[in-house]
Amino acid sequence: MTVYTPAEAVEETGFTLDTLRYYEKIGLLEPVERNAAGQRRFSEEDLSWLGMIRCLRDTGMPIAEMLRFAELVRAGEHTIPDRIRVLEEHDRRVQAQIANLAERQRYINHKISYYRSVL
Amino acid sequence: MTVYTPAEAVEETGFTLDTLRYYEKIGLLEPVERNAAGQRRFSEEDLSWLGMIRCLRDTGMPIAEMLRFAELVRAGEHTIPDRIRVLEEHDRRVQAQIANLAERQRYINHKISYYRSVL
DNA sequence: GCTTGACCTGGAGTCGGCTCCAGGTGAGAT
DNA sequence: ATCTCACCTGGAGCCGACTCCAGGTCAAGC
Repeated sequence: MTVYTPAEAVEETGFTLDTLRYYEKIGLLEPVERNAAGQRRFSEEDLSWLGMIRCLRDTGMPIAEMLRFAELVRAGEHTIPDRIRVLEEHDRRVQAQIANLAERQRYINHKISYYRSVL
Repeated sequence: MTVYTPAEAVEETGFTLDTLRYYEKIGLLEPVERNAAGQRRFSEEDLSWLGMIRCLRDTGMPIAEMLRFAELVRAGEHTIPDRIRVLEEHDRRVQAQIANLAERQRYINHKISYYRSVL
């Protein structure tokens, strides 16, 4: 059972140490194991959960909703249907974001073309 | 030369009136024309610029950078090559955002499949 | 002619999401 | 042994982008 020092967790997840502590403080991350000196030792499981968090965060899910998802995960297997619902709903929003960005991108490209045409 | 009342501008742009005033205050919008009573009367040009702002904002450009772009526009025709550079650079970031979202979406879909498989 | 309601201003407050700080502890390299 | 450096805590501060408020003005319909 490998464990990771805070520096390693930072390296692996791409979050800053302050952010990891913040996530633990607000309960987005379960209380992380400590060594004798009280320093954090992250487990594989912590890192894999942080991978999920990164994905949700980077697709624009607000912390409040990630917290609700975290509670579902903690509540046990019987919440899996609910988790699926949350993720499906989020997936739809991500799809909408992509479509929206693509649409806006067309506008930007038209503008670029226009600018080129008046040079 | 049509003009638009604040309420109409809100309707057309989708920004709140407070946001429009805020944008004017910080100089993202040129000082808007006023009627005798000091109320704003937005021009077609204002609305079309606000369309650009909405596009840039919704694709994640920070206000500070939009301000820089606004200054280029104000500075006159000779800044068109610079404006093209700004938009091209932004276009690349939008492209990267889309790619990133699509990648994350795959992760979400894998997770959904996984959850379905354990039901 | 009175009320209603859209509008005005300057400035303070909010919100989400971190980010930084002071002051302190323990562990490992020299 | 000593020094350095990663780490700890609670709490304050910051940043971007609005959002709200108090107190006031005008125009227009009844």
